Amino acid sequence: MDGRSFFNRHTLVVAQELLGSYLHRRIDGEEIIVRITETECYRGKDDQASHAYSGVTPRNRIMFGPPGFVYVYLAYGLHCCMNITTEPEGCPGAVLIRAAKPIAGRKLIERLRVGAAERNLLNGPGKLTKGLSVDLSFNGYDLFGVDTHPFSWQPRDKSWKFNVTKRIGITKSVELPWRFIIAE
DNA sequence: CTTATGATGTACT
DNA sequence: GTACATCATAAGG
Repeated sequence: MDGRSFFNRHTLVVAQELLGSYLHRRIDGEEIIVRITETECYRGKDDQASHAYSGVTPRNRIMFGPPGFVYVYLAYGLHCCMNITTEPEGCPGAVLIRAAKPIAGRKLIERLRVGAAERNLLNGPGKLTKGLSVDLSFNGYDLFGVDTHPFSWQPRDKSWKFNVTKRIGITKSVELPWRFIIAE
């Protein structure tokens, strides 16, 4: 299966299989590699917590586009959060990347996360974008497009045991068990 | 460890 | 005007 096909599936499946996969980020010749450890699924009309619940808007349009694109938004006026789109074009869906583990480029991550303790480097959606230097300019970026130099994705090499919980920080559709975390 | 709270920008109603 | 898909702090146990 190629990368695009991986994301061109039901968002719940993608969110689970994203656990253990890798994000590569290259900045000025330095490379960061992280392993995704926590994700959340966001969909459309069946998900009141989703930005896409009420249809297309200027902010959420990437969620309605083709799979394998980066959707970044500003949360609480302070923090960027990063998603990867799923499902065929026209069908909204995205997986929020909530946390990851540094695999390579730890020095650079630490420089981007001055003052953060080791275990707090990438353990939240806002911290993750800060540690990977991902901001709103990445909104709409194609992970499988012509330019994969600054950012790319690599599938996991094995499956991981994971826990399922309710999603964090939302006030609607709170009962849906759509958060997935690699078990220690 | 826990809970509480202020900071902050913008999309949307 | 309101509501946030959050984080870093501070204070209490």
